[in-house]
Amino acid sequence: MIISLDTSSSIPIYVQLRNQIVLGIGRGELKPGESLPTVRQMAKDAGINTMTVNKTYQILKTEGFIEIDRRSGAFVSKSQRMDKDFEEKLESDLTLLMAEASVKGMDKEDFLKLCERVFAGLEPCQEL
Amino acid sequence: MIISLDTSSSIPIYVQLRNQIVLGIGRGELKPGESLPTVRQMAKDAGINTMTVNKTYQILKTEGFIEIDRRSGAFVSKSQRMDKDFEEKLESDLTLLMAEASVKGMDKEDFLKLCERVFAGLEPCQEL
Amino acid sequence: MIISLDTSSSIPIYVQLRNQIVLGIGRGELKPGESLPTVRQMAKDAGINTMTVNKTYQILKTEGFIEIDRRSGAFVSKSQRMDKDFEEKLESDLTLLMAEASVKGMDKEDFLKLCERVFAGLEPCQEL
Amino acid sequence: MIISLDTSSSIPIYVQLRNQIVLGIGRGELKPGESLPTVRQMAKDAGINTMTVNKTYQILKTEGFIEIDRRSGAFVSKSQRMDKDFEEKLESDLTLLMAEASVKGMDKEDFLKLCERVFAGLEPCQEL
DNA sequence: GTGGTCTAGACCACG
DNA sequence: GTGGTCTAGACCACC
Repeated sequence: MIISLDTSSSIPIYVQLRNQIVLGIGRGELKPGESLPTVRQMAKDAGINTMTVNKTYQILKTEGFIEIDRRSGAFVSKSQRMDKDFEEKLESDLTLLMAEASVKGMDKEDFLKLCERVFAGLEPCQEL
Repeated sequence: MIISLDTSSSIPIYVQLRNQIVLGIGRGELKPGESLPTVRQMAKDAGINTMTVNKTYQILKTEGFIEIDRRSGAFVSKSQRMDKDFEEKLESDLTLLMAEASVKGMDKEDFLKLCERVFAGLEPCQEL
Repeated sequence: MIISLDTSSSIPIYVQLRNQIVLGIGRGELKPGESLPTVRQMAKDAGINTMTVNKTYQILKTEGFIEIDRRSGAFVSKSQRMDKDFEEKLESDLTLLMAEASVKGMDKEDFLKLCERVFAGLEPCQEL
Repeated sequence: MIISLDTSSSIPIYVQLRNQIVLGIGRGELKPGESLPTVRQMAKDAGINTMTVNKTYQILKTEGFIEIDRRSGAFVSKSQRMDKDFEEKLESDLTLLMAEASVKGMDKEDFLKLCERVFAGLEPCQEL
């Protein structure tokens, strides 16, 4: 998968990398059980420091998206489960997003259509 | 409207404040044309620095949510319009959110139901 | 409070530091609401790197022992609560410890006496 | 006895294995004088490297939990005795555990009750 | 081979 | 002032 980072962005690199990997999993480019590049390899590919990659991997591990095996490195978790914290985060993020959209003139129908469109962009690579 | 900030959160205070105000507008607690507290008043009420409030107001202005009149202070914009930048931000934020949800096992139906539910929580206070 | 680290130990410095701080709180040397040294100060005092201290503080924050305020730095949490994860960790650690003690010939009475003695060593500095 | 290891845990495999064996002895599943599987057999059963098992056995030997006879392999020590090092380790581990528990709101009574409960879970399999 | 830890020092974001 | 991020490069622990 292709990683594109913007080092001049105000979003920390480790967050950008985290998001890109989550998107990769969401799009099905990274399948459950599939290995991620080693910390060193990813650092080299992305042109960043190993500690930055390490931090990203630790976060993804904490969030349950990946597991890290001492022997073979990191791989996408096989069984993902939505925990309560994540559910709350999802709802509050979505609430903010919908408030912004609504203020900017989108009604419910528009928003749901947008959701459909975004989902369609995710779908072709995997079965949901 | 009530502002609740968590100074020991990792989310910067000015972002929390910005989000709370956007939510307030989205919920109809702050109506178009309605005045916001002065920078000093808001700072006093929320127990934060005036610079922080000032930063928040500038951001809200840049995003088009409020207008700032030298004489009468800040007020909620009367005509909000979705510009291209905002549309892109919305779509990319939504994509990430849906990717996370999908990886954690939510399917499209679940997500759309969640959207309906969140919208219902926003609606009673205003007409969309 | 006095921090003593053993850089030649196999226990990572950030873990040693974490343990010392938890002990300090447990002994009442650090009271709820009391400030911890800044990251830089602690690093200087302990003769270690700021990032190492930062890591320790992040862990203590995650574990709920301290809170980090953007404005004034880190301080001991005022309301500590035992969550489920911690309860499980406590029980499994204790199980291992008691198994070891039992194999080495301690019976229940001996162990409970040891507990009393250790608690007495913690107590004089605070009210439990 | 059943050994369950988590290769994606942050706890080294040799430590996990060591703990499981100590627990097995503590619970009476492994009795004094009883043989442990050979290094190769254990490695095969647990799906890990022989070097890892070997390291675990050496540690258990150093700690006095097992003895290793060149001819008959490893077996649980017949006479366990608490040496000074172990006593110190036990006390310092227990101190940390009690500090954590105390900070999280457990008082002495709660802790002693927990000890009783944990001991009861160990007891049925052996005479203490 | 893998990830984990640590350092020294720089720079940025926040309030 | 505070903490947060990032780097380059070293060394260690684990398997």
